[in-house]
Amino acid sequence: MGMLVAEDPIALLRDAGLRVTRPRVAVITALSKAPHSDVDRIAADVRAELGAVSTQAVYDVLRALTEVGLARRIEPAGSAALFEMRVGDNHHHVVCRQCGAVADVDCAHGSAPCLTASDDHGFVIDEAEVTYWGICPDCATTALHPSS
Amino acid sequence: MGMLVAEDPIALLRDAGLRVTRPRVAVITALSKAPHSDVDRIAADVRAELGAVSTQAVYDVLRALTEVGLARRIEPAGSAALFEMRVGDNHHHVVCRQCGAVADVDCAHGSAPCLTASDDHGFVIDEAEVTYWGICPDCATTALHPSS
DNA sequence: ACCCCAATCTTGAATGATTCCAGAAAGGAT
DNA sequence: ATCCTTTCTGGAATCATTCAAGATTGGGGT
Repeated sequence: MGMLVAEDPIALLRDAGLRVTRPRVAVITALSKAPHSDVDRIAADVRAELGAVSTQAVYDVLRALTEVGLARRIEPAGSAALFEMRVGDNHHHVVCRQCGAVADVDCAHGSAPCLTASDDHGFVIDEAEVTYWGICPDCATTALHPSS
Repeated sequence: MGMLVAEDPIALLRDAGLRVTRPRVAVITALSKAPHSDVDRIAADVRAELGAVSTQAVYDVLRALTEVGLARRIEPAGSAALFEMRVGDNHHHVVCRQCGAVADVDCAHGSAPCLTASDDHGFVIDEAEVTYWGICPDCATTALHPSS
């Protein structure tokens, strides 16, 4: 059966018309293993794999991946930008108010959720981004069993 | 008839248990007149009204207002924090991809739109924030009639 | 296999929004 | 009018992100 972790990063890059470089492959691999990572986390994972890589390079790679649609950038209020490889299905996210953990949520309303704004004020709308806010299981448990 | 612009800022502050200060009154007034303003815009309006007021004071006031629920802070990806006085009705926003203009959108699904996540991953969800992305009427018009 | 050039990465500094801090000023309860 | 606490001022620090200039490198062409 197909692997669950990631499609071949090299093939993804080639198909997208991007040069295949070690930093790019490593970023894709990191994002496949840990979706919703911020730049620091991705940079750390990439360096664990390759050794020294500039933070700027990680920003550049993420921008390139995002521009060709291989990655998606999300920016929940209060956190730095997060990135994921799951793309093109307009799914949404739940964010933990306490620890910032993020999980994917398929929209309950099919592929174009809530796209029907009651009054669009003349805007031509092309996307409805939904962010659910709440408390993740871990933080809920911790709240019940305080350590101190 | 009730005034459309704003409830009495002084009464709002008193009812919320906040001290009544000139910067706070001015911020509330500014937000009533121009919702979805960022800190710079609010600070400018406040200074037009009062003269010198520190930027820090504006940040402090906005934090205080937000904490007691008099104001709401939104953070569309790509822009600085925006503030509005309309609060407690879980309405949403349309954001122009080009100029950043923001307009309010009542949710089509009643008071708790999309709150039913298909799979909540064990999160206890308390809010569904919806951001519609598109092009505002002004930018659409400009695109049709380029000036150069 | 080798060249070459544009695309990419490195290093270092700049920017912008926001927060932190310590002291001065000013609400408002008594 | 007084006093204490909250709020405002001024200045610096922080964090994420971007800008810029030069060194490196992927990969198509020969």
